[in-house]
Amino acid sequence: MERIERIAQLYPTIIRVMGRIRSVVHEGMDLSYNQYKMLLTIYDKGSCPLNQLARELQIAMSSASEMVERLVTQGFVLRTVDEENRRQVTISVTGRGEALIRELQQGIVENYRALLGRLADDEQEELVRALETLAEILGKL
Amino acid sequence: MERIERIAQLYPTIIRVMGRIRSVVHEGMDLSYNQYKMLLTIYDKGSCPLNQLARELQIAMSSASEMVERLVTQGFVLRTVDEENRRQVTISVTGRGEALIRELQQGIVENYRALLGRLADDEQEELVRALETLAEILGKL
DNA sequence: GTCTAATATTTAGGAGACCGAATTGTTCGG
DNA sequence: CCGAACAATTCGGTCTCCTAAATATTAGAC
Repeated sequence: MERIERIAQLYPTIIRVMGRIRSVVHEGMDLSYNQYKMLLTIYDKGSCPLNQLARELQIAMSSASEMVERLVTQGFVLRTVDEENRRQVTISVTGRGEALIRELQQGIVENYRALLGRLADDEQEELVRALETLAEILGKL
Repeated sequence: MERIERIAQLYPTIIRVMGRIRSVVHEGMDLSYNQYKMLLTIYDKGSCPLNQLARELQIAMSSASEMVERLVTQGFVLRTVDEENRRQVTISVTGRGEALIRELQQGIVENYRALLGRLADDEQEELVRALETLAEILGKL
């Protein structure tokens, strides 16, 4: 089979498998994966206006606004009107949010450890290399 | 950084990038990716009772039923009551559905070609190898 | 043979993640 | 000061997914 066809064939399988693994890893956590990703993005930047957050996560502003709303409701994040430019809202992580991030980060790594522990040492090593290659090459697209 | 931590770090990035690429590839198609996947699954088995379809796609039967409903509405798929066991419904692809599959399969491969064409030859080769490694190793989990 | 338990599906109700369009509030340039 | 541009939100809609309840059908116990 031709290379491109082979990729087209492998691609959906891998997305499905990776998605399933991710949902196993995030199973029972207090935040959906998407909410966690958003929380982390805000945290990494210290604080962040909504429009930037939407751009970063590559979603529509209306979607970002909704998700922020869910995080606000749960008390993990705070909305503050920017006094320099009162049109703009700055989102920042609360203490509770930070605590959750620490907890989840740990839990997630542990779940990966439990899952990947089933693999032989050299398989783990191969996995890392494959993921790194993928990140590098796909990043160019 | 420890290996597992490195994987935990790479994993979400890759899922995100792969998801974005997939949505580019499926952009403007007449079927969402999930509906396409379902249609293909039915097609590959010739026809398929709903419960098997749900098991195959790893979704709840109610979800499968809904998705089938959408495909029926669009005329790509047919529901038939199994006369051997009238509780069971068999799903099969219509002529229109088959035509769509052919059209999409071609379009998808072409979109992958256009996208991956930006990569150098040896990068494409590396990509195939990485995807194959991934499929093999993650399949064990 | 009838009646209950199991099986297959659908329907109902609900949530999250997404979108585009319309709306509200704010600021800035003319 | 007023309209254009900008930032965010609200609104209405779709899709995917779930659990629980309702509906049919069948098989097995008695």
